[in-house]
Amino acid sequence: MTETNFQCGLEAVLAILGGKWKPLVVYHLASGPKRTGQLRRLVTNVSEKMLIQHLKELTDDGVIRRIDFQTVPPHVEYELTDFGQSLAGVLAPLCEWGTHHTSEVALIVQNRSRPSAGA
Amino acid sequence: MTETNFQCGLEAVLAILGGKWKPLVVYHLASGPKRTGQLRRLVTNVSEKMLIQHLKELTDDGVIRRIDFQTVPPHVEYELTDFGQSLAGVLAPLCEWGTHHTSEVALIVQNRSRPSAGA
DNA sequence: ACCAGTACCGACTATTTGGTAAGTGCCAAA
DNA sequence: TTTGGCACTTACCAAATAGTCGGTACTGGT
Repeated sequence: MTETNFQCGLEAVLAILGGKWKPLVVYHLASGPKRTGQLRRLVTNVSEKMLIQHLKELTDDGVIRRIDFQTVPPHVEYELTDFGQSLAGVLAPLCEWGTHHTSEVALIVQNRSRPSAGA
Repeated sequence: MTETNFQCGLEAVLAILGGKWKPLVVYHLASGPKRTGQLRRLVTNVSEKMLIQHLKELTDDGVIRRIDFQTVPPHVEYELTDFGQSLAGVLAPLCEWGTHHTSEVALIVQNRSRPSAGA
């Protein structure tokens, strides 16, 4: 049945950006096309495998576009599609909120005992 | 080292809402306090364990507040804190985007071969 | 010739996350 | 008295997610 019933738009967004680094990739691509190596350096801590995997998924999902320059030492760039750009636009408020509350969130994360992403 | 260095606000948001059902919980709580059982019915498909676990984490993180009525058949409600409300407010645009692009996203998700959340 | 860099693949492993199923203590309705 | 609901816990298990390491095919610098 491939249950594609989103209760609230949120789920649709998560269906697309549900990957540890995907929002970051979209964010960095919002400022223009980048090549793979550039993204790898921009999105710190991402492993090459995950970057490429997410890049492929985002490409499949029509969020970004892969541009292969067909040169012999490979040169590939990624850029947002229109769809991706609309998504990036909506991501901006989130980003702002995060920026405004960075220290608050940092404190929260530091003070938790849960063995989550703050390891 | 507890690396709490967010490159972009996005990461801060994800640090708080990084759980399969957390955005949904915040979303549902945006329309007023709810009791546990209510949330369980509202957030369809969530298991009791995950709901309560997320509820606890969100409480720890100061996003929601737990109100225990101290009655004998337990009665507990959850409501957003101010912090949680500001977060919910920023979630709204995301939600809207998702709503506007629901069918588009549904198509995308259905057409992918990846063994992700669309199972 | 040798090493580094480009973009990417694939096997293997580890960690995180989510889910099932059972149980607790107490009360109310059947 | 049995059943069911409330909020919640625990133990165990499965799946998704992420990470490491090594390899490809080719070029450019030294």
